[in-house]
Amino acid sequence: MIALPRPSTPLLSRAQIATAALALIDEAGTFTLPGLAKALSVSPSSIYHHFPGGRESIVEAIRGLLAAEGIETEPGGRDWRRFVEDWSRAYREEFARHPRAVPLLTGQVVTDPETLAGYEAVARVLRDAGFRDETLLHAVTILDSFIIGSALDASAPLGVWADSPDPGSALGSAIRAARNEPARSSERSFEIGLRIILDGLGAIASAVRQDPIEGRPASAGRPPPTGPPGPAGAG
Amino acid sequence: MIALPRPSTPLLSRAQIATAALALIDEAGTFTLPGLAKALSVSPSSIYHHFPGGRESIVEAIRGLLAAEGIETEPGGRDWRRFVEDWSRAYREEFARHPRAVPLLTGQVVTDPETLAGYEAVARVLRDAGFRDETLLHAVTILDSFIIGSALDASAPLGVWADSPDPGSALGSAIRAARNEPARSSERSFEIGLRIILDGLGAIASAVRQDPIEGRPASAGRPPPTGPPGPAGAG
DNA sequence: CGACTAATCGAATGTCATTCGGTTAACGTG
DNA sequence: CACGTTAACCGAATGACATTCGATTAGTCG
Repeated sequence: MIALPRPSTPLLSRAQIATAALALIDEAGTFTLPGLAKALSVSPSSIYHHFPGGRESIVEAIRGLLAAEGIETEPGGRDWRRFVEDWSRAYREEFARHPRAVPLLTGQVVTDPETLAGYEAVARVLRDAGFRDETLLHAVTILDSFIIGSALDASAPLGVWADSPDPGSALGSAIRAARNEPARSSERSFEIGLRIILDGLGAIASAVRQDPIEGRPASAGRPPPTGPPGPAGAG
Repeated sequence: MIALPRPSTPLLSRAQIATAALALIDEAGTFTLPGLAKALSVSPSSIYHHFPGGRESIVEAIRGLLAAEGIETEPGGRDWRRFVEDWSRAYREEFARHPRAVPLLTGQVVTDPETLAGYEAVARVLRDAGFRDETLLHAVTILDSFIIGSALDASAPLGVWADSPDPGSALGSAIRAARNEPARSSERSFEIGLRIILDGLGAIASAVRQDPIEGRPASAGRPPPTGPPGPAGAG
């Protein structure tokens, strides 16, 4: 009967809600509004006052939390490669710290400003390194794809398959060999892949600087017979 | 109306259901059991007879459909690089053909046998090329991460951000430059990234062949006790 | 012909995201 | 300081969804 609306001091804030949501996901693995409300000792409808955008906007707030936690947006004195390397590692690291949040975060479009600022910072640094237009977009996309994909891998590694009954399986035995520490293995895969990609981008950057008109990927073999993509972009 | 259970000829089959589900996702962008049942002119509960595993197992069946559509598992005469390249391209291509299915597919663990057979084929080919144990797992993981990440990018490109009001944005202008054909741009990013990764793996493969003891990925390595020093025949 | 299984249905259950109207406290304005 | 406005909460209601269950009837096998 006795309603107690509008308490003297607010029970909720956006930050509290987002933090509780992330904790809930980390611990319980699920994210439901009723569950979150319960964790906050509050009614589900109250949450909508702070997040009119509903569930999706809470997920974006979580993304913001992760971005604030560790993603850098200032190059400092670092050269492009070093900055991109650090950003990539930190970005993936945030995901790896909260594996159960990853499917949630990869399932919706990024609108969080802090996260976007990270992308923008990378783009600026790459532009200063000579990347332009399409090539710049490709570089960012390749990095983004690899980071997100690695995050997904860390959240649900291929290793789930390790219990495969087939003993002669090439992949199965490789997985078994690294079964002890799947997180370590995922991280190591990421590091190796990141180095490969940065090396590759470095080669493109050199080519770009030599030939500022286009900057083609420095590799010879152009036409793959099967199903290659269209002709190279701008000329 | 009178009930009409157990029709002379079955109204449903697993294949029909999976196909209808994929079509529904492609067209409507959503996947609900009631919606699927409606599309099949059937009751939601009927679907459970064919998919006792429920919704998740239907998604796995969709994955199987995509795998059957285009993912190869036979090396034929191709060398490792060519086979891995073809497989990667086909895999990503299947995702790109069904962008709205991507979040569904990346949101749950892969159990579809056909898809797993593809991974196994890649692992076998890489093993024949000299990759072993951890290094083999890293190679597969890097490829998988990049492919899945690229698929996600194609399904929800960075370009969503193109409407950013900030005209000085480095990323924004890069995106605007490729705005006409986001799918093309995603594909091209993938092709460039794939080449970079294959080049990088190729370098590792060479190192592995020179030093069959470990085959260090051009970084500070440590000796893995597992696995006999295979002579690494392929070439 | 009879038991068993296959394939469908309708109805019910429990969960979820979201909305709405109500209630009261803080806050600003005269 | 009275009073209208807004802020912050609540309970209840709505509508969608995944899943389960029992009932119904048609094939199948002995």
